[in-house]
Amino acid sequence: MNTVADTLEKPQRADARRNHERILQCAREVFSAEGVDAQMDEVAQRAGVGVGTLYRHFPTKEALLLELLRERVLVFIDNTRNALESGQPAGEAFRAVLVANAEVVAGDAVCQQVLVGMGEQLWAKLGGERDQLDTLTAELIDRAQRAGAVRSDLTPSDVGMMMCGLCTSMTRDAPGFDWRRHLALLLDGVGPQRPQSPA
Amino acid sequence: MNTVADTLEKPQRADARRNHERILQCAREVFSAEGVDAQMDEVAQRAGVGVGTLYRHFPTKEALLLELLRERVLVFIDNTRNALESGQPAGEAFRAVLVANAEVVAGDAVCQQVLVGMGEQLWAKLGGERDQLDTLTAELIDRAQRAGAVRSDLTPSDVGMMMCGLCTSMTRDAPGFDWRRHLALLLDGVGPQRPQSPA
DNA sequence: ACACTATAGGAACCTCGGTTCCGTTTCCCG
DNA sequence: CGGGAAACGGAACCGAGGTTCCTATAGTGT
Repeated sequence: MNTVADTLEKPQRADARRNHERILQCAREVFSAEGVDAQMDEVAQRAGVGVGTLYRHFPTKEALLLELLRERVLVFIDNTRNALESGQPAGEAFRAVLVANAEVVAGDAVCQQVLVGMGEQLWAKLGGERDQLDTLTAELIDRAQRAGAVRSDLTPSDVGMMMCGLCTSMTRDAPGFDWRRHLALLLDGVGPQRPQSPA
Repeated sequence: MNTVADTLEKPQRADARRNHERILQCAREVFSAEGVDAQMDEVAQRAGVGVGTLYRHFPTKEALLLELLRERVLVFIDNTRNALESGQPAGEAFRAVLVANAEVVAGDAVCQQVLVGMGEQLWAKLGGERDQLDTLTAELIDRAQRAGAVRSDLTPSDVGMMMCGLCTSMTRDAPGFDWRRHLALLLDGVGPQRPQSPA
């Protein structure tokens, strides 16, 4: 599942490629900091480029955001794959991935907003990357469970929910809202011990 | 800390009061279902009223939303207070409140969006209700801790974070995202057992 | 019943931000 | 070096949605 760009990559003029890169990078800076509501004009300005040029490279704001989001998901995939191949104990691998991915999201307002529910249409348009991530996560959980490091009823959806929930501690800055603490609580919650729930 | 309306309540004409009620109710229906992005025109239409009238009763969209939010927070406060006075075991009271409040949020898109981070300015404008809720929650936690029903390092902020995080399972409808399951995981996580965290 | 004012109604206004359009500039190739 | 296509710049366009404003209407007190 490649990008259209990947497929029929007939690299246009030299300055075009240069601008494409530059735009992507500046867009990342702007949107990561200000979220999806940042304006196209600002991206263009930061990239030292006219809006027209911006739109020549990305037909729509959504397309630009989607591209940025896709790159992040690729990082998630990488993190997960690396952990799986690292040979470290399954429980540690599991925790390491959650922490690493959280760290990525913490620096990217777009990710946060998408995971939190607004901009869900972006997530929907991701395609294969999404499934790939799911598969790898399933493997990660499975190993951790076999090692007795996480509760046996944990599913990939559970992990997804928790990670998405974790993002709220990043988007909100109420006093005492610290996502590392939040993550710590979550990790404790998925541990192997069976709960004592009375009812 | 009363509303301006509460304070200098000089009930105007009869139809005015009627419309005020009607608008509030219809606004609740519209915004609860569609979130903060629902349009003022739609609220007016649903209430069988012109936009002008709508704006006569609420000077601004934000004011209207704030009013709706405040009412919800009052419900949270009520739930908590009732649980504290119910005489049931502290651990159960604690869980009951989280479930009850979650149930309320689950039916209100505005709450969800506010708690999740967008619309945080609304939360900030709440005033005394916020502090009141915090105080009650602290008491709730304290009792549960003394009863040995929840981990001893749990703070009101922690509960806040978790509840906010829980909202993402309501705003997102990815397959497998079920807020009741999410809440169950969280409740297990705050239990009294000390975790086995290796690192 | 009447006048007087509070209230309703809804077209029009204004701002904001994504997108388009087209004249100008820059690169590339012969 | 010159011609032509590719790329650029940014003013102008446009729809969306909150808010205003002014005329019509309908309670209310005498």
